[in-house]
Amino acid sequence: MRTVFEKTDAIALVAEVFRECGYEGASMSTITTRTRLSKGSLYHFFPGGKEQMAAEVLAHVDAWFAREIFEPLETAEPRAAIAQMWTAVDEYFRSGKRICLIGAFALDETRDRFAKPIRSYFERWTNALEAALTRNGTPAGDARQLAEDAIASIQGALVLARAMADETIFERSLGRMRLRLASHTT
Amino acid sequence: MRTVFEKTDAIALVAEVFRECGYEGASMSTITTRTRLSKGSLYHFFPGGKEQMAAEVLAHVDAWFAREIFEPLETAEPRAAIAQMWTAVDEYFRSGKRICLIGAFALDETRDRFAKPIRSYFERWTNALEAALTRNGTPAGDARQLAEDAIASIQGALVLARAMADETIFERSLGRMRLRLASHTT
DNA sequence: TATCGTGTAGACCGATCGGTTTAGTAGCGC
DNA sequence: GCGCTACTAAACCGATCGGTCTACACGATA
Repeated sequence: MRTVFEKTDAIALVAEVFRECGYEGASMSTITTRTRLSKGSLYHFFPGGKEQMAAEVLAHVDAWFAREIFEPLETAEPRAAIAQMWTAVDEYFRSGKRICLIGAFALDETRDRFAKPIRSYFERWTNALEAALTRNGTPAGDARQLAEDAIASIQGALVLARAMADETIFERSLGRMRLRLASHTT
Repeated sequence: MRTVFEKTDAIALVAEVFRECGYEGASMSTITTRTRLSKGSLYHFFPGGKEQMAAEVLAHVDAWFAREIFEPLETAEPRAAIAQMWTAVDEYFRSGKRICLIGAFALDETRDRFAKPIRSYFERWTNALEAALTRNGTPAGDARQLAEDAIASIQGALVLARAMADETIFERSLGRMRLRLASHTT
C-alpha cells in the first residue's frame, strides 16, 4: 500500500498532532500513526526532524493569520478589518474546539525553543489591532489596552473552553470582546 | 550524602517542574535533577509514578486556591473577597512569571487524563466569583459574564506575558479587569 | 524499455523513557 | 544497645524515544 502526499498536506497534518498533544507530547510514533505518514516520508519532508516540523508548522500558522487577519488590520478599512478578524478567529478555532498552537507552545519550555516566532506572532497581532483601532478613532492610550485585552481574551477563552469542555464559552467570550471593541469606537 | 524531605516539600518541588515543562515535557530524569529528589524518594512518596505526582500536584494547587480565593468569594463580604482575589492572583502567578498549571494541562491531551480536577477548578472559581458579584449587587446576567471574562482574562494574560516575555502585560491586564469588575458594581 | 527523481515503508540504532528492585542510611522507641 | 520505620541512592529493566538507513514503488521522460 502506498499513498502519496505533498509537503503542504504534511504540514497541516502534523500541525493538528502538535495542537492535540503539544510539542513534547507529540512523539514521532504518535505523529506517524495519526498522520498516516511513515517515518520515511516525514524525514523526507523535514530532514531536521521534530524541531523542523514544529518550526514549519509555526510558520504555516503565522502565514495564515498574516493573510487573513494581520494584513487586513494593517492596511484595510479598520471597521471591516476588525469584523473580518472576528469571523476568521471564530472559524479558525472552530468555536473553541481547536486551540492556539502558538499560545500553547508559549506556556512551557517549548517557548524557549521557538521564542522568536512565538513572540512576533503575538506582537504583530497586537500592533496590527492597535493600529486599526487608532485609525478608527480610538484614543491612542485606549487602543493599546483594548488590543492586548482582546488577544488575551481569545487565548484565555480557549483555555477555559477546553478546561470546562463547553464550546459556548468561546463564542460568548468572542461576543463580549467584539462589543467592547465596538463600544470604544466612533 | 543524604537529604531528607517531607511529602509536602516534594509536592511543591514537583509542581514547579510540571509548571515549567508541562506533563509530557517533565520526564522522570528532569524531575529528579531539578527537584534533587532521587527516584527512590519520588516513588516512595508517589508509588503511582508520574500520574500520581501530577494528580497530587493538581490537588495541592486546588487546595491553595480554595483556601485563598474560592472560600472567601463564597462566604466572605464580597468586596473584600474580590480585592483579596486580585491580591492572591498577582502573588501566586508572580506578575506572570509563573503560569497556571491547570490551565496549561487543559490545552493538550493531558486534559483527558485529569479532566475532573481541571474542570472543577475552573467551575468552582467562576461560580464563586459570580456568586460574590451577585451578592454585591451586580445584575444576575452580568455577573456570570463578568466572572467568565475575568478568569479567561487571567489565563490569557499568562499566555501573552510568557509569549512576549513581558511581565508588565500581566499586571496591566489584571488592572483592567479589576476596574471592569468594580465598574459593574454598586 | 531503461532510467531517474520523488516519495514511501519499515527495520534498525543508541539513548532515554517511566518504573522496579536492592541495598542501604538515618532517626526514634525501647 | 537493638530493631524498626521512614527515607534515600543508584543499578537495573523492558519499552519507547528521536533519528538513520536501505529497499523499493511509482510517474515522468525519453
